[in-house]
Amino acid sequence: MATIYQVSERAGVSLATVSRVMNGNAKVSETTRNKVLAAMAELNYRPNSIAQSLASNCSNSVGMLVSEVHGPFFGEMMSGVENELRTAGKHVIIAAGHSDEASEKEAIEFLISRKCDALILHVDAVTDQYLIDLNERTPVVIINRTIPGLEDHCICLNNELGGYQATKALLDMNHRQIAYISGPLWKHDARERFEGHKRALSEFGLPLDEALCVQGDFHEEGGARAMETLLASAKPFTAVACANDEMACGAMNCARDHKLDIPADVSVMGFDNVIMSRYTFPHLTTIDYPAGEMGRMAACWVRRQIYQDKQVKVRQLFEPSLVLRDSVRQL
Amino acid sequence: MATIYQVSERAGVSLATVSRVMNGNAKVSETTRNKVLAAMAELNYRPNSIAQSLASNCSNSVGMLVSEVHGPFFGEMMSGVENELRTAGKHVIIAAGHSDEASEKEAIEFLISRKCDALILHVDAVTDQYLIDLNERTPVVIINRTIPGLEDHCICLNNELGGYQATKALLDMNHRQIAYISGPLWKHDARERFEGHKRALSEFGLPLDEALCVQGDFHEEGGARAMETLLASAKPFTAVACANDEMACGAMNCARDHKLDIPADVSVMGFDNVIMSRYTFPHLTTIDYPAGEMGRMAACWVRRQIYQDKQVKVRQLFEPSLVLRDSVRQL
DNA sequence: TTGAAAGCGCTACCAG
DNA sequence: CTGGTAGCGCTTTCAA
Repeated sequence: MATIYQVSERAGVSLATVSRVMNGNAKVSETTRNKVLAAMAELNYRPNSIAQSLASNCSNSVGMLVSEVHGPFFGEMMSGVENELRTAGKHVIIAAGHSDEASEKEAIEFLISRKCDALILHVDAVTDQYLIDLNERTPVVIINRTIPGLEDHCICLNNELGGYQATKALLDMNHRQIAYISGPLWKHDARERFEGHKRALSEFGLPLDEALCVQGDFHEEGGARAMETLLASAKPFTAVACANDEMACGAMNCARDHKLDIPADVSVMGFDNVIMSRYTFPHLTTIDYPAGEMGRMAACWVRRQIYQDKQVKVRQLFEPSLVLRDSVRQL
Repeated sequence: MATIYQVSERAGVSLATVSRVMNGNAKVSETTRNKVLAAMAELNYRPNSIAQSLASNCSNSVGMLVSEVHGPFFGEMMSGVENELRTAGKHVIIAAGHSDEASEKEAIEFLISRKCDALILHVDAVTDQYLIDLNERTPVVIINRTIPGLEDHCICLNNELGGYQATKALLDMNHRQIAYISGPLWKHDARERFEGHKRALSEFGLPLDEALCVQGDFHEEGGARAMETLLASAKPFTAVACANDEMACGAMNCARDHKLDIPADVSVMGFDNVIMSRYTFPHLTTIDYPAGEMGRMAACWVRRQIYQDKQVKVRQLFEPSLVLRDSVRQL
């Protein structure tokens, strides 16, 4: 592997000059630059990015922490990040936090030890204060969470609005007895979506019926269990809004096990619009969460703020939107 | 940020000694080691991994190339890799190849420029020879493909067997008119699965009916289109085996659009057992592909061969297995 | 067991 | 516009 030194020798210039043509910032005469370029080509020279990082104190890598590496939701998000960052010549190091405070912190330390220039985080368990302190050590951009005092580092979806849209859609279709399967309420997004549900209800002058609200876990099994609870309670309902698509799938399966037809007997509303929601039967009516685009925006934020690429524009706030399919019917 | 130099000063030892206690290979007296450890703790010292990499010529990072970052299949695989490697203190850099030769090569060059110690590849488009040459530059481990001459670098599923198992299961349930929706036949795994299908057929003394075989694209839409073609051809069939779950979903949706009941009118068999297959209706009968475990094994291979961790055991060959659910019925 | 010192390959500052 | 050179923070001989 050729080094910058050999290139400089071959081109008959100094090592510094080679560095200049590589980085293209300082002025180099056309002739010199051509000599260098030729030497590089002849030697098939590739700069050593580790050495560059050490010397420049910039690793050109950004860390990304997601709850789980698998799962359609995070896949879209990582995909957006990877795409955007690689075109900028940066690389992304991924790690999983598993929605657990200790794991999340450990993963973050790991990423920091790798000298990431910035961290893109989708975290549930760590506190706001921790993130604020963390940002003093390494720049962070946070997806799906608003941190007071760090607002300009957050890429958010209006979860409350999404929750509202979901239930509003049900209400507009004349459902009045609407059950709700929430996510774990210690998670911000789960709480916000639930708030939206309540707002829609109250807008229609309906009280929140505690008996029709059950907490799930954002997973299929939890959705199924929640539906089981709902069905067992004997409280009638014509529709159930779920805080994410996975739980909606679980709920649909459970309902079917109880010989209920969807949407004839019960309408089901999801949230996230993960790819899977198009595969279910019936196709899931849900709220679109532009995860890929939000991941891309997090990457753009990094390009702009950290790598000083002022060309790229960043959008921080995203709006959810209703996706009508077949799992909800008009009453 | 404290450097090794400051630690050595504070501990009253040489810089080399600090390095020794960090790496724990050379002998250091108990007292000296404790002094150093104390100094490290007081200064909250973290080694600079970039400098370590430059000096040791080992980046402690491994590149991973998948076809798509999103998608349940690769998610499982990356998840397995990430888990295993992070516990070993290595980090994984991900990139997407999009099943396109130019993109795959570009992504590989990108990973190499990042000085990855090894590359874990799930590639479709590049040639065997390219991979053999590549391995001379950087050690590679290849998932889901057998490269002659590089067998010990391959982590494989017996795709042919899977294809056989799928069709065999259908035959065992007395299906005799079995359609087949293959993947793109330029892809190795698609071809192997198709071979398995043919073997099962011939084992039952059945000829391959070309009119019942259509090539898909491994995506939902392709599966739906293929089913459309099959239905239009007016050739009767009681079951369709699909080369992956996504196409099976597409096929099921298409069949349903044609007012066909699954499995009453037509049985559908998938392949991969991605998470989604549990969410479909009816639940998809499929062939399990242990993608997560195979990813983990690729990581183990790297730990063992590259990082010399002879503790970890590597398994290179995996067998698919039938997962019976509801989309196939006994005739 | 410990220390001194020579790099690893590159950037960036200072002169000229 | 170009060259010289001092690091970046660590690993790894070589001697002691």
